[in-house]
This record gives sequence, structure tokens and C-alpha cells, in this order.
Amino acid sequence: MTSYVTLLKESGLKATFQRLHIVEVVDRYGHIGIEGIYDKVTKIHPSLSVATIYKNIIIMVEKGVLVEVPIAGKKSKYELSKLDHMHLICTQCGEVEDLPCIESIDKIFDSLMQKEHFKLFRQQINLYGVCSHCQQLSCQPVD
Amino acid sequence: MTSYVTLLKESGLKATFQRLHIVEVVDRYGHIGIEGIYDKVTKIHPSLSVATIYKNIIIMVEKGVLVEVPIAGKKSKYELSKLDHMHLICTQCGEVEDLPCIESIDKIFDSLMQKEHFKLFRQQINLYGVCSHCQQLSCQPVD
DNA sequence: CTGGTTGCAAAATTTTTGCACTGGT
DNA sequence: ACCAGTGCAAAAATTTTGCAACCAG
Repeated sequence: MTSYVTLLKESGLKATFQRLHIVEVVDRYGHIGIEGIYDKVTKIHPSLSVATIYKNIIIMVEKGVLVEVPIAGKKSKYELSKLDHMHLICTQCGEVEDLPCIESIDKIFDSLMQKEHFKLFRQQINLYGVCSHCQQLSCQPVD
Repeated sequence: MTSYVTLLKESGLKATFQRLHIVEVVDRYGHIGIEGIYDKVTKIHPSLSVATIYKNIIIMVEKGVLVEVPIAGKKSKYELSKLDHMHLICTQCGEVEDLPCIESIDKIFDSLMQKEHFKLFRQQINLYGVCSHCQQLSCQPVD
């Protein structure tokens, strides 16, 4: 909990209760959308307004605390900034799983970017399919 | 033009003028959002309604004619379905450039998916950065 | 001819904004 | 105490929906 305070302050943001709750929920759930954040946070902090979430998502993405994960056919989810990684996105249940990045892929990108004269800031690898869980039982879509 | 007719019909969609115009604009511009489509198409077919675009985007994505390209911090763009490829997304000017997929990367994914027991349908690789053009001159954001 | 498609207008949803008030530092 | 940050309510923007008229096959 105290580490979230540090995270926010080091990013130049006041550590308000609202922000701490938002960050904590994002961290706990890994990948979550605006609505999900609202649902979770209002359970323990009922007065939180959606406007505050929107304002904070915007500024926290700007400051690099959060990262937007845009997903085809759905609304974006958000995650805490962390080491580059890939996303396995289950189109059945909507679950998003992190997968560590592969070094060999990074190297390929590096040489490719040199060739293209493109200054790479961030990579985003999303793999859409059906997770092992949903291949076995018939899952209900979560969102 | 006639090939768009074929494309639509083979996908089980009637080849209306509206659809032909939408597909043609998407093809011509490569990657374009709802608003862009509306702007371009209404220039030559002023009566087109946005509702029609929305309805058609949804069904055309469903039928596999179009593919949604979700982009962090912006609205999704759409492209014609084509061979798997990566996207170079310039965060300055908003331009999206296609880059052919790398076979060696695909192979890495394949073995990875086996290990994870994940049934892969579609991959999406977006590389965000600054294109060579914007590195030279100061560009105006396009959208 | 006929079912799928369109356009319009209204509704629903999502996101943004302005401003008085509050709370972190 | 100061100013960033909050909550509310209103506005703007985006997306969806229902339905009568229309048109591609």
C-alpha cells in the first residue's frame, strides 16, 4: 500500500485515496476497464465519481503509471506499467494474460526499426484466441 | 471496383453502394476510423448516415471483410483483411504503416502457444514510436 | 417480389467539462 | 494555507436502436 504512495509521488501525483484505490484495483485485477474500476472501487469508496476515474486514468497514463491496453472489439483495459510483455486475450471469456517478452523478438524489432528509421517507444503484442480453460468447458463471456 | 463487389458477395453481404464506398475508402486510405470514413464517403455520397457506417463496420468485421486496429489513446481504425502484418504507429502524426510479418516471429509464437495451450486466432503487433518523417520535420498531429 | 439494407430521429452510452468545495502536502 | 484534486451535474461526443421506406438479387 505504501508502495503505491511512492509510485504516485515519484510520478508527480498527489497520493489521494481515490488514486490509491484505483491503482490498487488495477494492480489486483491485472487488466481492467473503466467500468470495472468503478465497480470495484465504489464497493469500498462509494463516493468515487466516474469523472474522477476518467481524469485520473488520463493523467496516470500520461505520467506512465498506467498503460492502456486497447483490445479489438472491446473497450480498453488498463494495467500498471511493467516490463514489456505480450498479452494473450481470450475471445471467449475476455481474460487477459501476461506473457513475458521474448528476447529474440525484441532483437528482430530492433534491427527492423533501424532499417525503417523508426524510433520505437513502445511495443504492443496482443494474441487473440481461446485460452486453455475455455477450450475445455464452455465459458460465459465475462465482458 | 468490381472486385469489391465480389469481396462483399463472397462474404455473404449485398453489394450496396454504401458498402462499396466504405470498402473502397478503407482500401484507399489503408487505415481509417469511423469519422474518417464518414468524411470521405459523404463527399461523394452525401446521404450516407453514420448509423449505416456503424452497422456495416460491425457486420463487415464479423464477416471478416474488415479488421479493427485498436490503437492506444485513440479510436480504432479499420483496414481490409489481409495477410498478417505488423503496424508501425507514429504517435506524432498518427500515421499507421504496415510491415510484413516476420516468419521467425510466427514460429516463436507457434511454439509458445503450444506450451500455453492457447488456440491462437489472430495476432496483433503494434509498434508505437516516431516515424522517419516526423523525426525530421515537426509534424502536425493528423488525428 | 422480398428480405436485407438504409436513413432518420430518438435513445442509450460513454467521455468531457466547469465550477464550487475538499483534502494532501 | 495553497493549490491540486474531487464530486456533481450538465454538456458533448459516440454508439445503438426502432422503424418506415428502399433496393439488390
